[in-house]
Amino acid sequence: MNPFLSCTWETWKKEYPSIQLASLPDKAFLYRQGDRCSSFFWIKNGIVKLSHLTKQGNELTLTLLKTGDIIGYLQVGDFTNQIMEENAQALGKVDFYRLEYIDFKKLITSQANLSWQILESVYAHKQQIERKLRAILTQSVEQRLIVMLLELAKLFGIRCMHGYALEISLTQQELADLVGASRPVISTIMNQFRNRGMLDYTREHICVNDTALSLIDPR
Amino acid sequence: MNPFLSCTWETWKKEYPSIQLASLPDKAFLYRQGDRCSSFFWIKNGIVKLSHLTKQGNELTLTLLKTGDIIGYLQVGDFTNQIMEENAQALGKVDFYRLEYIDFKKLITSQANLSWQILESVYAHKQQIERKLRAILTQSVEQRLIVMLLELAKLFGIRCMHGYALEISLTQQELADLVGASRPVISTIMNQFRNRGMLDYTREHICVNDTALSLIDPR
DNA sequence: CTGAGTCTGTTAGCTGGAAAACATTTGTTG
DNA sequence: CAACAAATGTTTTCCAGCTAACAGACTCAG
Repeated sequence: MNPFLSCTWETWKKEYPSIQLASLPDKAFLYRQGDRCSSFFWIKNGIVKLSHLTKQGNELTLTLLKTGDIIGYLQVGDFTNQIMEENAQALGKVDFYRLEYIDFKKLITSQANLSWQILESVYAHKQQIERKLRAILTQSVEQRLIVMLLELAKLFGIRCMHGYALEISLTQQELADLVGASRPVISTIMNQFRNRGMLDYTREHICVNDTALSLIDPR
Repeated sequence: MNPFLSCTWETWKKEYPSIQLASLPDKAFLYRQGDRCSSFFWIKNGIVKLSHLTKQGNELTLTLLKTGDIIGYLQVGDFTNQIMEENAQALGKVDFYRLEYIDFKKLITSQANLSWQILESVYAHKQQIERKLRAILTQSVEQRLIVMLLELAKLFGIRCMHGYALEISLTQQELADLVGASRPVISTIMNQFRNRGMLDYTREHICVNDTALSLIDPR
C-alpha cells in the first residue's frame, strides 16, 4: 500500500531529491486556492479537506481525503497556469509526503505499478464527485444529509454503544458545506434526526446510530 | 498525440490482442449505464456524450468528449462490481479504439509516457466536473447557460459570419441536460439571448455570436 | 464572573426554477 | 398533402431551500 516503504528512504531521497516527509497541525493548509503549487501529496496519516471558496464567500467542500489518498497531483498541460482551484486543509494533525512535479512525473513514468494505483485513485475521486453532482441535482437536502452521515460513519466512524461515533468533529456549518446546503436547514434536519433517534450529537461530537443505517437507500 | 500510431498496427495487435478499431453511428451507445463493461475507449474521431439517467427519468449530461479523449477506463478496485454509472453515447458518427481491461492495465504499466498522458486526461476531467458542481451550486441557470454556450463554441465551434457555429446539433432538451436545468427555462433564456443578438439559432443549428464572447465572466 | 466569540436553534419572507400543461411551429412519411 | 411526431415557445402554479435576523447555549480568557 505504502509506495514509499518498498525501499529505503535514502534510496528514494537520492532518486527523487524533492521528496520530503512533513506534517501540519489542525486547520493548516497544504495549499490554498489561488496558490501556484506544483507538488504532489500523499497522505501518510490524517484527514484533509478539499474545498472551494466562492465569490459570494460560501465554502463548498468537495471531499474529505484520508490516509493513503493523494492530492495536488498535476496541473494538466503546460499551457494552463498552475493555479490551484481548491484549498487543501488539514482536519486534525496530518502527516504527508510531498514531491515536486518533475520528480512526481519521473516517479510515475518509472514506477509502473504505482502509476496504476494513482490512476485508480484519481478515477475513484472523479466518480465520487460525479455522484455528488448527481445527488445535488436530484436529491433533497435531507436525503443528501443522511447519505453523507452514513458515509462519514463508514469512513471515520468508531464503534460505540449504539452506533458509530465520528472521530472528526464537524460544525454544522462544515456539514452544510459538505452537502452543499445552508446552515439553518442542516440544523433543523439534524434536530429531526435526533428526535427520531437516528443521531446523537453535541457540539463537538456526532454519533450515527444503528437505526439510521437501516435507511440506506436501496437505490 | 495518437498513441496507437507510434508503431504498426500489427505490433499492437500482437502485444494487446483485445485491441480493436470500431465505429458507431449517431446515437449509438459505447456502453450503457448499468452495463458490466471492463473496456477502455480512446476516441479516434467524433463526439461522445457521457450522461446519467436518474430514477425520476431525468437525464443529466456530465460531459462531452471529443477526439483524443478517453473513457470507460477502469472500474476501481477488484471488489466493486464493474457496473457503469453512466451512458456513453455517440453524438454523430464516432470512431474509436477499444481495449479490454487486462490489456489496458498492461499498456499502462508498460508504456510510461502513455500512462502519464492518461493520468492527465482523467485529472482534467475531474477538474472539469468539479467546476460544473461549483457552477450549479453558485450560479443561476442563465449564467450557466452562457458559460456552456461559450464552452461549446470553443470546443465545437466553426468560424462563420458573425460568430461560431456549433458543429453539433443539440436540442434544447439536450442543452438543458448539459447545464442541469429544465427545458422550459432554457427555451425562454435562449429567446432572450437571441433577442439581445447574442445568439442565432434554428432547430438544428446554433451560432454563438461574437457579441456573446464579451460576456465572459472576469471571475 | 463577565464579556466576547462561537456554535446551535428557530422563525419569517422571498424567489428561482421545477413541473405540468398546452399552443405553436417545423419536419417527416406514407 | 394530410397527419403524425418532434421540437420549441409560453404560462401558471407551487415549494424547497436560501437569506436575514435574532435568541439561546456553550466555551474560554482575563
